[in-house]
Amino acid sequence: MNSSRTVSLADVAREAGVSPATASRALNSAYGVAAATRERVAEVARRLEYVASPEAARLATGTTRSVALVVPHLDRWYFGEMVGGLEEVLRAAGHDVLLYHVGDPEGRHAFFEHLPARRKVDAVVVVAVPVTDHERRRLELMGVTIVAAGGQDAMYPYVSIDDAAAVRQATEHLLRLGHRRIAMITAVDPDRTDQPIHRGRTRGFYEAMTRNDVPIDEELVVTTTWGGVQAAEAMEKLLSVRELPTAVLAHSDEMALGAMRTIRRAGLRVPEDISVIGIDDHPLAELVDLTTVRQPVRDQGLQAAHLLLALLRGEQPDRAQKLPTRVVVRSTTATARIDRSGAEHSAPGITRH
Amino acid sequence: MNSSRTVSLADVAREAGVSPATASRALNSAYGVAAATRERVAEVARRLEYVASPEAARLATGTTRSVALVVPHLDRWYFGEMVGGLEEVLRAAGHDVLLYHVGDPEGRHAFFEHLPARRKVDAVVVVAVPVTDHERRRLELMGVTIVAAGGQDAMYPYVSIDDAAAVRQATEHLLRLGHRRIAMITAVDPDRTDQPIHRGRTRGFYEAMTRNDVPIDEELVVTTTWGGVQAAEAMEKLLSVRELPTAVLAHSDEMALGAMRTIRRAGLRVPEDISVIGIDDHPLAELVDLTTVRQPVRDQGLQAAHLLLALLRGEQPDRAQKLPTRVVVRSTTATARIDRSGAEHSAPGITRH
DNA sequence: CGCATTTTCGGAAGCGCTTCCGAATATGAT
DNA sequence: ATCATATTCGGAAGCGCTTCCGAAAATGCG
Repeated sequence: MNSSRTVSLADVAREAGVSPATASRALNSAYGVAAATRERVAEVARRLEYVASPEAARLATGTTRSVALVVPHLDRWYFGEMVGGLEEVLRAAGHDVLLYHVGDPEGRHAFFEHLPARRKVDAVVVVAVPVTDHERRRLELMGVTIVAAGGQDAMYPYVSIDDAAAVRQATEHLLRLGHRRIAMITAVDPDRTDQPIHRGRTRGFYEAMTRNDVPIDEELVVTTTWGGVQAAEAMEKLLSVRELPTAVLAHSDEMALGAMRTIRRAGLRVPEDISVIGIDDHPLAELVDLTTVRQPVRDQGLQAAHLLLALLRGEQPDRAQKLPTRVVVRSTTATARIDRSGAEHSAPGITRH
Repeated sequence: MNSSRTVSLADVAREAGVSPATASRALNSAYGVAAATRERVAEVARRLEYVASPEAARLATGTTRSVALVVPHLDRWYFGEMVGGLEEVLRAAGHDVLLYHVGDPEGRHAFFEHLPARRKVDAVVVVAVPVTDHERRRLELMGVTIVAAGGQDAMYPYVSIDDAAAVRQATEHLLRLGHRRIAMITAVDPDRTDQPIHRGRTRGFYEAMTRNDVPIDEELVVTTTWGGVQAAEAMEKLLSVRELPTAVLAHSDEMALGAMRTIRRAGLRVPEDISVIGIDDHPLAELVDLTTVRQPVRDQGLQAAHLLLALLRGEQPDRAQKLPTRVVVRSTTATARIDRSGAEHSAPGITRH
């Protein structure tokens, strides 16, 4: 099966009656070779099923035509979707996609210290991972183009959503439904619990509330790491508050589901007793009829890849792109039951999805 | 920042006062170089932050130290989890991981015809994608080691679960609960609707049913493509049957959720009116209290990677590995309400999760 | 039709590493 | 101390491609 040696450029050249130099030009660069010759070489190459040796080409040109994707948590929908988008356009542009998983702190440390991608890629895209200053410095050692997809690193050219706006939309949806005691389950990155990773999201909540003159009960703002079960636990804390919230806003759909489980197990109903809204529009959100604010994840991947390609071409594209989000109303949110302080607006113009 | 040229082996050699040949040996092969020299070279390399040029090494050795992962649907949990497992051990073994997404039919066709990974990898692992004979032949053109992770291709060395057993477990769980009118929502690959992709799963159902002398109503076995909404539609068909099923078994958790939505929207309750069981133990299954049969996805990835490494080392490992599954009882299954024909066993020994 | 350009193409160097082979040196046995 | 053997190391040839440079051929112009 795998009998004959793989054919080399030299083979093609010989067969086509030209020099390797010409063969190379014929196959790659458009100019400097007569149309007839080019066609002949191409024909021979096709017939011989010639496939260029990428290493040789890379060695000679010094360019790898491949990019590294640095991702934590392949297992979460958000990341898979993002990677899918990136892969699509990167591959279409003829680049190879190397995957680097930096899940836990050790893996993360290993990646930034050893830089396994060094010398192997022309660019790296960090997918929603907040890099520390030190990590950033290490990354720069690679001397390649860097872009960020998702997350909120203004450090590099990036494309993401407007986190503050997303949460504002969610909050305003609840406010419109007459809710005033709104709780929020804030997510932080487990590796970087020091700072609220989605400052933007937290800010959006405060903005929407104050803008609508609704007081914020700090007791109703709880913080935990990403993940459904963590959110479920956080929700328990919220249920132990003197006066229950009438709605809760979670930083992700998974977290919203976790919260819902706790609520139901406590004998309360969603949305009759407590409304729940998530963020993401995870594919399963539709199946469980979860109200959420949709963010275009795949699009972020696509755009980030385009941004990267532009950078690689030496262009000067917009270094920051924010994609729009919008709330998708399903059935986990409803008008507030206990209107404690005269809800001005009672859910007008809200269309069901 | 990126001022000085990257250091080459020659630089290290010069600095250490040895020839490039010796430097290379010192850094790679264990033997043929005095311990003192090796240490000196290593020291210099470290000091100069030397990183070998992979292309040069590859060109010279003819080995790439990287493997291709061929996956459809990055966006589904199953695949992300699997890839995560694969990546972990492959990377730990010093291999690079190239990602090839072959989602839709075109992408798929493009991949197998152009074989973009050709000459770029030492091995490829196909992740739960059923390859046709033609595709298999194309793949072999690459002349590399191939293993399958997940799915049911006995074509290559593989690791997966015993699909028949998994469904048998699910079916038996329902039977133990006294169900007799059990429906199944079968999944097929959208690209290959011709043949039931999970023959094993379908078989497991028939086996369990006949083994327990429970008649199968063919009307209760519906087929659709993977996905929650598809399953939701399939469920509608099941609800239009003269005599409703008392339980439904879906080929994935996503599908189970889709079915549940349809059931609920029809005004029926889960599990009081209809029990639902899925397969996978998707992380969200826990959050929605879905009964399911858990399959160790990540482990399949890990094992598949180990299998591949063994093969690459020239060993002769078991060409087929089946990982165990087990049902995880939560709250979407309950004892059958309408015991139409004297259910012998009424759920003994079932412990709640 | 002759000369200046332009186009097409081959020679050759080089990308950075590995590895075969043989020379030089060290080690051990007698 | 001497010779055989083992060990350590350098020279050099490639791996398969790209690209600079110059020669040869084709084309355009007056």
